[in-house]
Amino acid sequence: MMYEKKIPKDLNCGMSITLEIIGGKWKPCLIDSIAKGIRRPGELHKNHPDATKRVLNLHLKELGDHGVITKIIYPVLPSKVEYFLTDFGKTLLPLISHMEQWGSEYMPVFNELQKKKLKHV
Amino acid sequence: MMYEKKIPKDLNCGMSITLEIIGGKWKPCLIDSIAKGIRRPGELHKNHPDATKRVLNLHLKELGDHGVITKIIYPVLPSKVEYFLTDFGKTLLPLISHMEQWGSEYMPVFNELQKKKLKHV
DNA sequence: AACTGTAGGGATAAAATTGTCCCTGCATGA
DNA sequence: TCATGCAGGGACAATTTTATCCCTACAGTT
Repeated sequence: MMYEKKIPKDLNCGMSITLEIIGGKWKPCLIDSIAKGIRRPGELHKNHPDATKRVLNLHLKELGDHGVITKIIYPVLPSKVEYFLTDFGKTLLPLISHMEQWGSEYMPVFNELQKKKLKHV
Repeated sequence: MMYEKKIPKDLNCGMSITLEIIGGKWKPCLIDSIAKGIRRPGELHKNHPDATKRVLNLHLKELGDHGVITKIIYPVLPSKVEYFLTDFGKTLLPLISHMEQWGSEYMPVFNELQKKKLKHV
């Protein structure tokens, strides 16, 4: 992150590693988009207009630090940048699609449940 | 959560639903433990001593609200409580084990990478 | 000269999450 | 009576994450 963490993370179980890497709000979306060939920062932002460029940059930085993506800066002006999944990053794709799929499948159940809760409040 | 959220969540993609349900720091551990038959609050706390009872309760509450677990309060004294996975909750198990597995597999890669980063800092 | 597109980031604020400390209530056993 | 085990939660603080606002730099175009 931007500053030094004060609470050490216990990265001794697999789950904590996984969530450390893809737990951010936009990270799975970014990985997915990059996998689909959307590589440039501007394009990524257009694809996720609810996220600010600021946050996307932070997340892209972390994905880079974690070895999930590579950043290529072309020495041209105006500047051009592209992100690519590393081989390591590609191993995440089945997992991400599993998570996406589970969520989609149970979205109706979940939303129905939330409606019921609201009635009781 | 404890108070009303101010930023509405866009739960329109599967991933956001999934992370909403299992994204909390201790939720996957709790689900895993409960699946393994560790059902009582005290036991769960002993299994995850780094989490406070307070936080575990909060997460258990949310898992209940999301329909992942059921809470059974036995009318005895001293009080006895047990949590069970719902059928819905059980559908999470393959996903959780997938996440756990991915993380375990790449833990060495990840930790190696973090060490390298530290040298450069 | 002013404006556009492209990429990036500082400063700060808001929101969300997690942690700390301490209290309740009840029954049992010492 | 006092301490212990069990379940739970209020009040508050610290930490982490995300959002808002505004700035830089550069080249080409109008």
